[in-house]
Amino acid sequence: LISLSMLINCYCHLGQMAFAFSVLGKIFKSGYEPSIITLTTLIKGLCINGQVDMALELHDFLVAQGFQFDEVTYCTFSSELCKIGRTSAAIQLLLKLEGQVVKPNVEIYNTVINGLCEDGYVNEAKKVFNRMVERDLVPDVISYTSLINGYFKIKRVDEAMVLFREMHFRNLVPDTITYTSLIDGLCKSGRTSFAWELVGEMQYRNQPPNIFTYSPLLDFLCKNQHLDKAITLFQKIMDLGIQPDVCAYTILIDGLCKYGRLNTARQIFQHILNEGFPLDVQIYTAMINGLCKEGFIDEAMALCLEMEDNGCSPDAVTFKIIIRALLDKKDNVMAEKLLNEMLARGLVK
RNA sequence: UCAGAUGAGGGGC
Repeated sequence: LISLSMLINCYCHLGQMAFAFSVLGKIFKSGYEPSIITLTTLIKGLCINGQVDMALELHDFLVAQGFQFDEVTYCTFSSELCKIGRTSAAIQLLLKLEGQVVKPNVEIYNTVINGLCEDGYVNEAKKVFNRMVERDLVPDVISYTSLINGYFKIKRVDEAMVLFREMHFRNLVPDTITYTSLIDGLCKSGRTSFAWELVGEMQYRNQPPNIFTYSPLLDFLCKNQHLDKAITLFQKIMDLGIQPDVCAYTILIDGLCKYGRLNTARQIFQHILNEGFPLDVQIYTAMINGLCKEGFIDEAMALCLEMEDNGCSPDAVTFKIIIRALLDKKDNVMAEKLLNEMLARGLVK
């Protein structure tokens, strides 16, 4: 049963829900009863494949059959509902659980706190946090990190810092993700020397900085046109044995493109392309934007076709950049062609 | 030892 659950999990992550359900069928045929873990795996599979409502129906059906789900199941539902913007449904679920046998745990509260923060309702998130504390649950590092991140996103630096200090009083040890959230927030509010101090503190506290930690610092340098410093930092990251990922490359290429170093950007882009480095729509779009800005629209359109061949479809942002460039060049015919292509792909709202 | 759950960075306007 354990192996079959793992199999189901694999199918779910490959988007092969039909296969996943056929494994469930085999479990039933063999006379076994699937465990809650198996069923939760399937529920999550439905959710990540865009079928949250079907997952909810499956849940209700199984409950009617006498199955009892646990915290992990409800945490999955709550998290997935938040991810698709249905935070209020997650809140309703939370309230419902508060009056039931399976009481919400810290993880479930965390999903709602994080969901509210992502929607910008940080004060509401803080209320949920307080409500959790009133119910004798102890907030963990993730509860704090979500709130800290939320306060930074709405530019409430002071509130974020208060929470960071509060962690210490609760004997919570900020981890790499907590520090990274702080560093990102500080960089985006221009307080980079403080951010760098925290990088030092991380090393001192054995919370090693990773590529997520350095990316906001790199982004700050790029967006403020300190391109040489950015390149130096990028080299330093690699010297530390940290492999830059596609986000880090995007930050660098975008910065180089925007501030007059298109050729350097081109070279780096070509280099990672040759190496077979996995690229995504955002890095292609950054490069396309750079090309358009300097008037290389044909090259940009060629790259747009190339990304498609590499299994990476241009999205609405990619199309808008090229269309705008074409319109600036008064090539209305080609612009209209691309606009129709966007419509055909359902990229126009 | 790991069958299922929650937190961090990048592209246009």
